[in-house]
Amino acid sequence: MSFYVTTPIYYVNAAPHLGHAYSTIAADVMARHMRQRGEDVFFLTGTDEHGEPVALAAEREGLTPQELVDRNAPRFIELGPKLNVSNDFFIRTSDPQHMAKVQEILSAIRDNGHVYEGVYEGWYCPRCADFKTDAEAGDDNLCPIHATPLTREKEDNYFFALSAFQDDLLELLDEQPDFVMPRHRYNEARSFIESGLQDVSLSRSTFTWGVPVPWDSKHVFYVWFDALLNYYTALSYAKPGEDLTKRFWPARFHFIGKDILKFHTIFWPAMLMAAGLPLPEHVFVHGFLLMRESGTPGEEAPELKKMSKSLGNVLDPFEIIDEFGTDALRFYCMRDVTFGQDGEVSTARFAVLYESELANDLGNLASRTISMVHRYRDGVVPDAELDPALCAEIDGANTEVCALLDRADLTAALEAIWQRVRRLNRYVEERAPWTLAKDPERAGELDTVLASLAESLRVIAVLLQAWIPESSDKLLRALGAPELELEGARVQASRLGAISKLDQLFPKH
RNA sequence: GCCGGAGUAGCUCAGUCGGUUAGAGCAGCGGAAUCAUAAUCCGCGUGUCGGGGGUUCGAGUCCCUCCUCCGGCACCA
Repeated sequence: MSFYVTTPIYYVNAAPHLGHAYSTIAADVMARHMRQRGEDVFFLTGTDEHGEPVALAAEREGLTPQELVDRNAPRFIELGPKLNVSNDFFIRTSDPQHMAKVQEILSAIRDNGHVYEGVYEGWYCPRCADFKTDAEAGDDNLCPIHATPLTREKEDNYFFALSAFQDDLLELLDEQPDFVMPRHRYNEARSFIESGLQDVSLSRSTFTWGVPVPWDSKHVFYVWFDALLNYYTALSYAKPGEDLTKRFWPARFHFIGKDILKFHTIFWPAMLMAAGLPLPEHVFVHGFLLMRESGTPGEEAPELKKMSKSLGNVLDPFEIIDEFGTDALRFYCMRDVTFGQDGEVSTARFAVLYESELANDLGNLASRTISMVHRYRDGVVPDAELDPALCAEIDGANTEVCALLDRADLTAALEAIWQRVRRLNRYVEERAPWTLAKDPERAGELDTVLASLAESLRVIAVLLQAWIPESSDKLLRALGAPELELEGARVQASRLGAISKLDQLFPKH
């Protein structure tokens, strides 16, 4: 089966931060896991490069928009290797192939009768050179930024007849209740549609940095229509000489943040319907990582805020990676915040989880297991009967993880694995190999305990590969069993032999 | 204002169709063990399950009501 997963494409104006890393890590966990299952996986991420904000920023810096995006895009491209993500392609919406495809599809949407010429009218701030929403304008019609009076302005636009898709979209949600996940986001999308859809502007004519409207050179497409199509266009040129569209479209999962729900759960399926293209299976809306503002001593209750560079309260993903490694960041993001909900993150919580779970639970489990095999059996895992009770408990993890990841429950799946990590530490205490080692008559028991532990550890490492690939690989190499297929992630599926020593997986700081 | 979600142990949360003494992790206290990154394991909870009312043999779980917090209610990408 093919499995196509995407991250949002990141607006190239901003610097990469933890929020970008979070979406990308989550999608990578899914992609890696599905590859382990033997699925035909395609994993896409990229940058959104058009629109007025880029044009204005470029002007301020005395650059062309293309120069600006060419300067900024590498920051996001470099994020991939830093996070050890396995994306198959990186799309930039300024790619000429993307732009041509956008023109092709939006022309088809027009040919299908879903585009018309109209006038957009709204409150306009001459100093912002931009329209304001009614909510922003408020009762007194003042610019929220400049506090100066707004004027009523009109602009010629092409419109997308979104309102015509209201019933179709409701039907989609009826028939595919997991089109939008998790449930509370589904409700949000649904109530938005039920409140009544309006047609939306499809083009802009007040600036030129965008995909030109092929039938009217004075216009460029509104950046969202250009951006959303990346998920579809990328497949047509990601692999030189081959069109992957048939093989991978429709996407299985779009992972997005809750801030862009409306575009992905309403505009996007409506566009695809208008173009006559199949719809993605799931849009999974994840939450935000929140940070408590520091530096306010005293009793004053700290406030939770969405992380943002401008607030100066960033848990810097790059600092974490430099100090603790990529896996530590990946693990923390998936472990401390339930995927699909908002959650608080902090450097203090990171330190707690790094030490208690990565170093103490897993790192030490690997260390004590491998060390005992060396100490008691000269580094060779005994070819012995495995403990059937333990095997049953460890084996359960595989199917559990698969079922949970089918619905993108990345946090629960990781928890299911961690229960087994804890179980193995308990097993060591229950069987006390150091006691068995003192009694030659119990050598067979010791063989069973050591073999069961080593094999279980291997299974855990295979399962964990999606979350912490680097550490998993190290561990599997030490065990002399580098295979990653989930098929083999069952105890007794392999017989381990000689194993090597292992450096500390998660050194303490 | 309208719609939706949430309120369970000091902290973060799990509790499936209503059904035995309401659970986990972390933190805290006490203990055991020594294979291991002084890492692990065991034991210890008088929790008004936000308040009140109702349905039921039985409610954290269903209904009503009130309180508190959060999110959405469209052209900012």
